[in-house]
Amino acid sequence: MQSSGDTPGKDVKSDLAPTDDFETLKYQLLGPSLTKAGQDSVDQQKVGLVVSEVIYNASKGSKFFNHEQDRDRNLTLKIERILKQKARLETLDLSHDLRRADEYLAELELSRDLSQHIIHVDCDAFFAAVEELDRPELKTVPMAVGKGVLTTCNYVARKFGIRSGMASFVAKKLCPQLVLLPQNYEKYTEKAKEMRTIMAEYDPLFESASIDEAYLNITAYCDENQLNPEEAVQRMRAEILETTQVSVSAGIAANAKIAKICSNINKPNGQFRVPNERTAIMEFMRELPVRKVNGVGRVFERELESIGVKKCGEIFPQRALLTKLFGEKAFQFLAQCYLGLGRTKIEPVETHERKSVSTETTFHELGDKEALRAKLWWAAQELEKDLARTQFKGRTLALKVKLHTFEVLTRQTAPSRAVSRAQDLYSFALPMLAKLEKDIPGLELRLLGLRCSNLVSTQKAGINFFGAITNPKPETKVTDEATVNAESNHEIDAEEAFEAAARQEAQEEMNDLEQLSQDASLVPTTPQREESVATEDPPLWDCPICGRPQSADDRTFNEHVDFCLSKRTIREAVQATEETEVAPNPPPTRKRKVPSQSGALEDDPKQKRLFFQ
DNA sequence: GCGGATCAC
DNA sequence: TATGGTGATCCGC
Repeated sequence: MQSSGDTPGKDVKSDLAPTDDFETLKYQLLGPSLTKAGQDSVDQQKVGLVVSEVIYNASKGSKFFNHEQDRDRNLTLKIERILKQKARLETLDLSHDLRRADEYLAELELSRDLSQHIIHVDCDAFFAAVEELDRPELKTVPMAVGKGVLTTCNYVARKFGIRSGMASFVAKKLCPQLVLLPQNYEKYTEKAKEMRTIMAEYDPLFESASIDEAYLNITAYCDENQLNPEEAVQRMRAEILETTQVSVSAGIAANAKIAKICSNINKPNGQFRVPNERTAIMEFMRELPVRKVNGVGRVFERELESIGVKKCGEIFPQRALLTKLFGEKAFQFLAQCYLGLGRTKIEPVETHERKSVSTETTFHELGDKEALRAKLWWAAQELEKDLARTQFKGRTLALKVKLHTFEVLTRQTAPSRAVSRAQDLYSFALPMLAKLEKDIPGLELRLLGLRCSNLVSTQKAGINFFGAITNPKPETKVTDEATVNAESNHEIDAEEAFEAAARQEAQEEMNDLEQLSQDASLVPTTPQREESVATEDPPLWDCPICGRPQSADDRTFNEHVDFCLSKRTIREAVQATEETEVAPNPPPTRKRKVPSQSGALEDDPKQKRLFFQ
């Protein structure tokens, strides 16, 4: 964290940066928070060395540590390959690559837009700050929120080297008197809502980047109120502090990328601006460590450092090599970093399109097949809830596991139809788990999760974000009738079920076509149809564990499955599942339309963070 | 299209 | 004793 007395934008390289193999591992173990924010004052750097030692010793010998060590070794090997490649490239004629790079830079320069005032607002130690409102006595003692791993800590705790993302037992070693509070997400969401109300006054189309961060375009506000951007932001921050009692920091710049960097410079309760002038921006970037840029993590930082790029200004001399060393996207990203370019388009998060829904959970190491199935069933139920909440089904289902060694594996499958219900999720996921068990003898897991992607909306008609009324489908009525029918008739009529399934396939095909014709830039999620799952399922559901039909009532069904899991009928279930033929009907290959992305001026090429409420 | 890896919060 | 959950993107194959 930067104290307000430091020189903004002129952070020197942290003394924590690695120098040899042990150092790189220690650096890795520090976690993203300590390495990203940087230890800017001399005092903090000294603390950092001690912290590094404590974390190292606390972790040494654990499976987590060994895994980190493996990763660190692999990265070191990768860097060796990068350096070898660099040496080889430098013996060649690079004039072509150089010209290409310069052409791209020139092209980017033409796109530079200095007309907008973009700000990034970031709450100071948000969760901790909200907790302190309820318990003011906590303001003066080291305190953190989260168990197992800390999500936030207050500024008192940070003096001890405690950071978000840190294991709580490590934090306790650094500071035994640390007060740990459980998360209260509803409370934070409520407070965040208060803050958004105020931000909306400054930009009604502001963009929530996460629960405690937002981007605003205040160009219009400044014009209308005859204020310069700094005054406007002062006013907004004061207003937020006044009404919510939570302080925020802000960055002001010509684009989102720089604004984001700036919001960290005078944290907490401060703001910083880079003027909308090319030379000021270039100077600011020249001395800025690449690690400060959103999208450059610990790995990329080390890779860049190995070729002599620590600051954004050092990107330029290497421009001819970057594509071949790191790929086209990385080159484009770095080119934007060098020039200080970023996106100026700020839009409500509701206009973004969700691409996946997932759930995962960590537990004590587990090798027992039955217990793993219970976890899988639990995950399936959780995902069902989340899919219902977000109103999606998935055409692709992925299983994620973390071995006891911390190694992560994923396996995915494309079910014959979009899935959303727990027993479907379970049925399609179980073969993947069974195969892993077969391929990895003595499989022991510490995490298991499920993810749906290739989403299909099940959203009902309503009013979308722009106030346009979206049409319900006439077919809705038909499916409703079928639903009623199915519910009133407990006999399974195979023919009727078949027809219903056929109708649904046809409907989905229609929806696909409709969706392709929609303007995805205006309609965030195209309503498709009423839930018609009942038409494709008989009133009795087959228990995924024992295979016997059970009441389709959700609660009764789930109770049965839980009971069944406890009855050790797993072996038969695995066999049944392995023998069960996964319906071979290929899903439609058409994809949903994705909002066009220029790619040239994305805030961050690797990701677009969304916040869904 | 799949699986691994990286990144952010 | 002990190191999270959700979502996104990129790369190599």
